[in-house]
Amino acid sequence: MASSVKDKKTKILDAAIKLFTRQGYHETKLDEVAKQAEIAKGTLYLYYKSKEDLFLQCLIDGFEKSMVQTKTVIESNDSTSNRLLKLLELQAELHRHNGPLIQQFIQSGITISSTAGAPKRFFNMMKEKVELVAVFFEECVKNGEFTDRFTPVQMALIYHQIFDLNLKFQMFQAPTISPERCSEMLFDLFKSKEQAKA
Amino acid sequence: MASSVKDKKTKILDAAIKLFTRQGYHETKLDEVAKQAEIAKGTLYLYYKSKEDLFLQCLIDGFEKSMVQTKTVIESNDSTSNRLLKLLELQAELHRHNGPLIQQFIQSGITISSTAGAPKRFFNMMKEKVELVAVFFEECVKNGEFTDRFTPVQMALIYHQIFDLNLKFQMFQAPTISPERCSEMLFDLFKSKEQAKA
Amino acid sequence: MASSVKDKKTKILDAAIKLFTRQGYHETKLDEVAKQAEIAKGTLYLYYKSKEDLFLQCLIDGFEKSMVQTKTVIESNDSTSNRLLKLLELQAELHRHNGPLIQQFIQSGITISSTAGAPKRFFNMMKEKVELVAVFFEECVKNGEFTDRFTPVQMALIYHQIFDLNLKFQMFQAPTISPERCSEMLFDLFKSKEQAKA
Amino acid sequence: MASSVKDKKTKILDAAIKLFTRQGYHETKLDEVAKQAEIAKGTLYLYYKSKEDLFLQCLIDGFEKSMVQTKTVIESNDSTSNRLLKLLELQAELHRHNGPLIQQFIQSGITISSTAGAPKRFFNMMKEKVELVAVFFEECVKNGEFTDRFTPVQMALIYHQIFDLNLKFQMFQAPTISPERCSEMLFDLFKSKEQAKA
DNA sequence: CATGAATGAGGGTTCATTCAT
DNA sequence: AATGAATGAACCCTCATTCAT
Repeated sequence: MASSVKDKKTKILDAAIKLFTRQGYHETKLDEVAKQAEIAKGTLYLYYKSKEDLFLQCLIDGFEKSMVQTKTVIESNDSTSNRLLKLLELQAELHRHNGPLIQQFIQSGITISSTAGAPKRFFNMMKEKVELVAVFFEECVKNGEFTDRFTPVQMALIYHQIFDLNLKFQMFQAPTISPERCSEMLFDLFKSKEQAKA
Repeated sequence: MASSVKDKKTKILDAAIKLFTRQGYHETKLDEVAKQAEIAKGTLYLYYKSKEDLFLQCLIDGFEKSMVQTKTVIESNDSTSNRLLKLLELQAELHRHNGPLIQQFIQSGITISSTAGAPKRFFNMMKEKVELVAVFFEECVKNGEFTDRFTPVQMALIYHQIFDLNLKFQMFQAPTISPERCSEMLFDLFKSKEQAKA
Repeated sequence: MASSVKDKKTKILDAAIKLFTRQGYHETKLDEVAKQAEIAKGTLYLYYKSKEDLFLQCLIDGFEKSMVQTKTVIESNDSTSNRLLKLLELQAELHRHNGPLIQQFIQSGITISSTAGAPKRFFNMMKEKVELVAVFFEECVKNGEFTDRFTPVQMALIYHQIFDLNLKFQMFQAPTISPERCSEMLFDLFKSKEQAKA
Repeated sequence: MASSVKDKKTKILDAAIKLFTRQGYHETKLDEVAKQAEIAKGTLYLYYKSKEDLFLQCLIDGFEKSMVQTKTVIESNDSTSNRLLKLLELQAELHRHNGPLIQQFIQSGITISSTAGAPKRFFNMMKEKVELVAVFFEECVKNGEFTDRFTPVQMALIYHQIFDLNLKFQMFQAPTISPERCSEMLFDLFKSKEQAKA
């Protein structure tokens, strides 16, 4: 029973993610979502209380997965460079799945109905994620591996931004940059002067 | 008469840019644009044939200005580093004015009605701009100043991306990076091994 | 088994009467009725074939009770004035329970879907009741106790109307009129000239 | 210009009154109202901001007319009996036009969406009217013409109720009671003992 | 018999576009 | 050229009804 419900919620969520991602919030009609999920339109409302709610759940879903995985990597006992590499791989994977939706969001979060607390909520999620990653960079700065020319939050944002770059490379059919290469670039950018001398 | 027409077109365009930028495409109603431009709603249709057309003109407007200025800088007789700095200042200025609109667009380009040739057209504009800047980097690579680890197109995209980064810094209240500093960072990233040794 | 069925029908009917009375036909959702009756929504359809049917049964239920009791009083061997008093008490009691539902109906009879024969059927019930009471007044007129300035049907309607009046008194926080007092008033209004002289 | 707007508002209002009266609030579709008013559905929203608003305006319209006329009669220099007769004629006329709508309302006022202040507002209108008429009866009581066995508010409600009675007489094809006759009945019911003796 | 998840027709509302003035 | 009232297609959401379990 529970699994059947979960299946249907997931089915709807998957359909919604797919369409919101491809077409954005406003261009996606609930008719389409229902058709894609192979259910009736009314059924959507058994699981999500409005279009906006559905959209938010799509984002929350991606974020929660990403938060959990990111936390796991950061808290693992591994060298800075290995953890950075793994984080980048993770983020790359995430971008492959959710990247465009998150992009959708950067404004959707701002522009969707101002009645609900939705945009704020989403921004808070983003913030939470950025702060989580910032903690990692802060440690790296503290133990002298990374420079203090950037604040940890800046570093966390640069880390996230790298993948937007890859998205654009794709759009312009330029070669994308592998996680390994990204890792290298970030190291070059972030390494402390002591490290640089070594 | 001609100037009056131009005035009115400009007035509408300015109003539209302001609102599209603040609120996004879908949240901006033509009623609002007309009111902001201090004209009647019907008048919009004397100058722009649809909402989508108006939106596109907003983008084209920004791009054309940016193309002209960018071209001027690139073709000026100045050192690579000075031209890069000027380009960055230009782009920073552009972002201050049109940044959010362009961001609007990154998806709008994807999501606005696919009936019209709009998205394609906009993508082509972006491409044109990227290629213009890529030419600059290509020269820099050819004359040995910049590395060939990146393709010119990649460089052009990184150059553009830097400002998205600053936008995000603002959102997260991290300090933004000055054009001078950006210029430095790009130099560090792009400089050839020969340069690096020097 | 039969009693269990009756119990469930009654349970549903009671729930429905309660909600239709409080909220009216359209504002009452079958979800609520099911919840109030502590059964599943689908079960409603085992006992009543549609929402409209359920509503009608609510009315019929009240009417049947009222018809039986009214008939009993009218056919009892008692003085006119006592019977009138008892009728009024009965009607007062009925109004306390079903009044609002009946009011609901005055229009519902007109406004509920015209496809079914529902309104007509309800009107016929009302008519039956009115005619039953009219018979009582007719006798009173015939034996000279009541005036013939009103037709028996008019008298029956005035008799029914008195309670609507009390409902309105309540709404406006004016004191209500007791059955005894109503009885008096009706007597004053209906008594024949012969009676008046006496 | 103003008259054209007023004409259209009136046209819509008339159509709405007609349909709300015949079919009730929920059974009346805005499609129908638009068709009846010979305008497009969207046009409704230029003049009324929602269905509920339209419905309320229908009621307010009737009430305002009725308030003005009632006030005029009450404040005229005429005998009590003449003024009562005129009030009854007025009310009869009003009922012919708005009666059923007002009936619609007695519950609609209670059951329509509880979000808006609509029902309260309507009840207040009714109250205002009842109190206006109550003032008239209060004077009659004070100068000894009418009994004090009823409160002025009760009298006002009885006065209004008389017409509901006539509506029901019509439904049951009993003869209706003329204003003159109503006036007589009310006099009989309300006259003071002193008057009764005279 | 009983359930409640699923359905989908239907209606209120919005807003880009048109057109008579 | 300019207006803004009028239009009507399109969409989100509700809820009575059905049906597989």
